[in-house]
Amino acid sequence: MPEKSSAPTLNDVAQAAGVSTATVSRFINSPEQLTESTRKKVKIAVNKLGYTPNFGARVMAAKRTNTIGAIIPTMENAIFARGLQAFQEELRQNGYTLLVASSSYRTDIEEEQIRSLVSRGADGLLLIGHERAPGVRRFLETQGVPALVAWTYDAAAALPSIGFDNRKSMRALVEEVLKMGHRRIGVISAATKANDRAQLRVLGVRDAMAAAGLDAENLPIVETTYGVDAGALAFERLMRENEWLTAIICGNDVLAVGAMTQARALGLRVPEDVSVTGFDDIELATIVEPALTTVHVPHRDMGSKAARMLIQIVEGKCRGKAVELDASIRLRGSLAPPKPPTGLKPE
Amino acid sequence: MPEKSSAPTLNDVAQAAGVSTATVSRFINSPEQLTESTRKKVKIAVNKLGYTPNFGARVMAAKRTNTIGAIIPTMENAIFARGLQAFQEELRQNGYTLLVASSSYRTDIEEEQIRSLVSRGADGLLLIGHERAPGVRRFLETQGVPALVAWTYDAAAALPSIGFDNRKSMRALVEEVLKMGHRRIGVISAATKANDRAQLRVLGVRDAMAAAGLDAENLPIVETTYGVDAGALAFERLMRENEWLTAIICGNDVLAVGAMTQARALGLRVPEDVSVTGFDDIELATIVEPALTTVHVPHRDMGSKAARMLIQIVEGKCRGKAVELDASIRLRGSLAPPKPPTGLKPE
DNA sequence: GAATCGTTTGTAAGCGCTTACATTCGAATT
DNA sequence: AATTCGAATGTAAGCGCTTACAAACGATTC
Repeated sequence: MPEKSSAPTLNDVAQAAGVSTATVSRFINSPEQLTESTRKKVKIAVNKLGYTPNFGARVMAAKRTNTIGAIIPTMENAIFARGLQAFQEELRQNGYTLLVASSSYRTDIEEEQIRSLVSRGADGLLLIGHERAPGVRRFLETQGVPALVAWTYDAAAALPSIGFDNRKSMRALVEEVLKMGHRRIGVISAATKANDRAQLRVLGVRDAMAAAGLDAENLPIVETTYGVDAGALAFERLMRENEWLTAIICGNDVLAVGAMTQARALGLRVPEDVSVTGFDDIELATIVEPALTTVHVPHRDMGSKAARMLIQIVEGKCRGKAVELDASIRLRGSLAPPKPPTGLKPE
Repeated sequence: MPEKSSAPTLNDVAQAAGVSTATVSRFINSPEQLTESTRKKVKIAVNKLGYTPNFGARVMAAKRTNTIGAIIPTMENAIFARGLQAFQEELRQNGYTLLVASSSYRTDIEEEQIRSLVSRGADGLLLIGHERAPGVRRFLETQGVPALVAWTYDAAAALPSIGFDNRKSMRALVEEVLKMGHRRIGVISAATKANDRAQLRVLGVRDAMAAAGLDAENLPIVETTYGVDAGALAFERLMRENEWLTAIICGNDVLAVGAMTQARALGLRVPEDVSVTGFDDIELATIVEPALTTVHVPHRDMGSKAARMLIQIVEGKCRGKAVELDASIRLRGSLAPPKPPTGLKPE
């Protein structure tokens, strides 16, 4: 087996420069301590050998990594990508490096990734949502690694969180829908298993219905995976299995766009024949025709705030708390009053 | 300062289980070597203490990390996200962990991230495009870390690559546009600085024009940042500064959608008044109205193939080579023949 | 010129883990 | 019961780095 000629070490540099390893280490970590002349000697040696400190050894000796880990359900979803980018930019400015892993919406993989990042020395973790494998919290505690939950707000949860109130926001949106006169409402939701955001959004719909005296129990609802196509299929099924629906509330914008596409394919006009709403307010929401009524989520703001807060926690400058960000309703073309029923008025 | 009670070590577990550290190490790495009874003892101790191996120490002692690093220009871009997700899934199946960092399209940050990932022990690296800071290649060589370039194909480049031929694909697309009868063509390109994909795509346009005997030198072209809004602004400027343009070739789908949106805002119909094309064939391309004519890129396929190839290289089973994937043209509604000029026919 | 003192540099002890090698153990065999 | 031998376990030497402490060095001062 061809041994890969091992990378230069501190020791190699020290020899080449004719100084001790301690001096080289100082050159890396606090060059101002060195004389101009030694500094130059070491610099030359470092450059000549192309030396880079071995992170593992460094961490082991020094105990801090300046690394933050983040585990998101998927990278394919524009929603997380956006906030994460902001998160990473903020971290970078503060001298931290971000390590990202994804869980594919599976709690078992998430746990695996958490362990992986922690053993890699992450000083802190960013997680999405409160629902996860049991034992994870205890693990984080014994490892002494703080974690912050984002994309959802829950003052009662064990871990600190930063985000918006999914339930309340959805309720507010549905109240707008009801105010327009809609009474027969259907829901397309993302898979609610192990996804508290999806669960909360559905609850928000029920809250609004119940408050308006409607039947929140028998809410027509289809659960599906993430994707435009999935949204389209779900829409078709929802309309086939339920008559008279005048408004479709979707768990996110992508599903909503799928629903709108399919509506058109079925010869239904949006919003004249059926209204559609989304959640997240991704860029797509304003590109489609008609533009999507949705809940606006401050992704980038959430990302950078999360970074600042997590750094504070990691550096022991504050204990985590729950921070709620506003998620406001964006009323746009995809929502309009239902047309007066031409046939039998229900009830 | 409240000392964070340090995490349990191999030694702690060994003591708790009443065995040697070597035994605990074996429990972690090759449990089949242990007696059923010792295995049980150790297991109990591990669980009780919530032990997780320290990655740094482990790497230092064992030399292999089973980690692959990837540095992409941005996470916000659906294009990379898609392929990267596939990349990571494939890695996971082969027992590798993916570490992602982003460079914000800046070569200096990319270099920093490369160093960071290498010092973290990445066994191999996935990079985007061939253009990067000088010295990086030498650095990777002295560190003995192999790298694979994706999202572009270049048999002549120093690093192995997997992707498609941006130039050839764009040329093919523009040839279709010319075949339809368009002669006055404008280009909206992503920033070409430090982005060989963008450069190559522009070259592809020029190739096609030159081959058709058109003036490739004075090609109307606007360079802009990534984003729908940016595309819209660029479209406006392009149309303002150049008359008679009948087709706008965009460097990617997002810019193309921005252009289409703006066209509509300016009262131009697509494709009747102006044709628009994109590149990448992201989901958005089929959602907009009319659907976008574009170049289809096999993102997921590229991602998983890249993973397999990089693993091969890392494990010494093959030397890297350049692999070209097909990127095919998707003709859709946004491209149509130009309407016969009502005014003066140029020339 | 000797004593003093702040600076720069060197020495060496770990950090938590893997693993070559040594040791011990427990059948199986004689 | 003595011998043998493979399997299970223990011992201890690093891996590359940081850092407390010691040593050496100049520059001042007396």
